[in-house]
Amino acid sequence: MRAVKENESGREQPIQRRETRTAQIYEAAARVFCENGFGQSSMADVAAAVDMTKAGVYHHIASKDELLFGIMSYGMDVFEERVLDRVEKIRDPLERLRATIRGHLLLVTRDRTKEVTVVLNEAHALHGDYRTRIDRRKRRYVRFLNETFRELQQKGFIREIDPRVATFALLGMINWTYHWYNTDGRLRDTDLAEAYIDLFLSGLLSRDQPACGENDAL
Amino acid sequence: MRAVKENESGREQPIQRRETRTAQIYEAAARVFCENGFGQSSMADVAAAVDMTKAGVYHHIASKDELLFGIMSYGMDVFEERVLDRVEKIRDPLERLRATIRGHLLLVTRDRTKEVTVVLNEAHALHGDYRTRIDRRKRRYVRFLNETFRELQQKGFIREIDPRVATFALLGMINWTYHWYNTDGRLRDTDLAEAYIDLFLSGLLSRDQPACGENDAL
DNA sequence: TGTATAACCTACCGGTCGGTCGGTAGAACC
DNA sequence: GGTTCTACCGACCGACCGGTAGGTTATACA
Repeated sequence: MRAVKENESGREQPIQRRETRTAQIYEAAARVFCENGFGQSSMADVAAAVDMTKAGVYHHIASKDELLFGIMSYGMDVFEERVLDRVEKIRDPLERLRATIRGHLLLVTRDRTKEVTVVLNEAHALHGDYRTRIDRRKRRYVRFLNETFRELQQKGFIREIDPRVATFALLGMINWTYHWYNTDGRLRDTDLAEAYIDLFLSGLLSRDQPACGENDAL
Repeated sequence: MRAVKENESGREQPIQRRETRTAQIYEAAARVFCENGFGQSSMADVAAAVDMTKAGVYHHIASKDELLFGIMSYGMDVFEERVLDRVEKIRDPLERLRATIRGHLLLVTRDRTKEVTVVLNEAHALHGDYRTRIDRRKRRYVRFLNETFRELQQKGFIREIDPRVATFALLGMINWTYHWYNTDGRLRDTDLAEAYIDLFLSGLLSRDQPACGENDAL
């Protein structure tokens, strides 16, 4: 389905793309779907974005649905490889949470990952088996967050809060950023990441005791 | 465009709908667009949902775009009348913020407001003047939040945080709920509202001092 | 030089899209 | 009983949709 570099292990497909024409199509389609929405984009639009005809595009892909699924799969590949697989290994649950927020947010803000936005925005455009497969991978992340919050609670680091509430509040904060964050603006995404970590962990209110230790982030 | 009850004041159109056929069409269309996405829904789908023919529907509306705009306008009407107009009058900025979170969240979770979801989900499906007009109303809310955070900061209630960051973090938390919240689940939306207020204001971490005053919410 | 193959293209398919036309049934008014 | 108006329908339109058939070109290898 995509540029595969003959990897010896039985693992999933690697991230490496570009170079090949198929990769360019996926990338352009992600851009088009991201800007106009899947339903509002035609295959002719996609073809024009890679400077080909529709028939030329169909030489490389099977269907519009498969194209969308491919884009989302790639988005999930990137997320898992760059974020989830790495932070899962972190022992300290508080540091694990911080690294997760940082990694996830930077993935959403940085360019070249329109695929991640498509995953978030076009979930209901997928159907049947495709839908199930993407949903399963999303749920792995939700489970990971839930368990991290449970562990933090057991160790007394955080207050008694329904882990699901914390999970979805966090996902909302981070995933929503693609609606408003402007890469060219004054606010740097690395600063935003630290601000979100601080806000989510310590809340908005002033501390009664002013000195808190690590307020250098803001 | 919709059931207008001859209101004496020069204000915008009132919320009152239902009864009229046009209202039924808007309501059914909101349901259809919400479930399948605007681009993936045809006018025949909308007509079927209200048990009419396409031509019958077009007797009441001008175009598919106008229908979408009408739905979004209604969503904004409801939001402003039920939330924004009310909380704006609250003097105490902290209580104002709490009431805003509560009101906004309950609007998203409660049923019969598919229109609000469409406003959130299909923003990029609108174009030109329609887009501008909806965006302007959204921006009023963003400005209101920004200014509330600035006031809270001036009065020393909250820490030094970029108001924009706080605004969009909050909007993300709340607006994202339609992706996951299940009305029939165990988690009551009123409890969720209080949990979000608590989480956003006080953060996730345990307090150094256990007694905090108002932990009865959770 | 011959042949196989990947990478396209032009031209077209059946179907569906948003939207319209001319007409009709029924109630309202006179 | 004629006129007018609203609410609707069946039939249809041109444009565009996702997708394909079949031919052409460039490259790779023999």
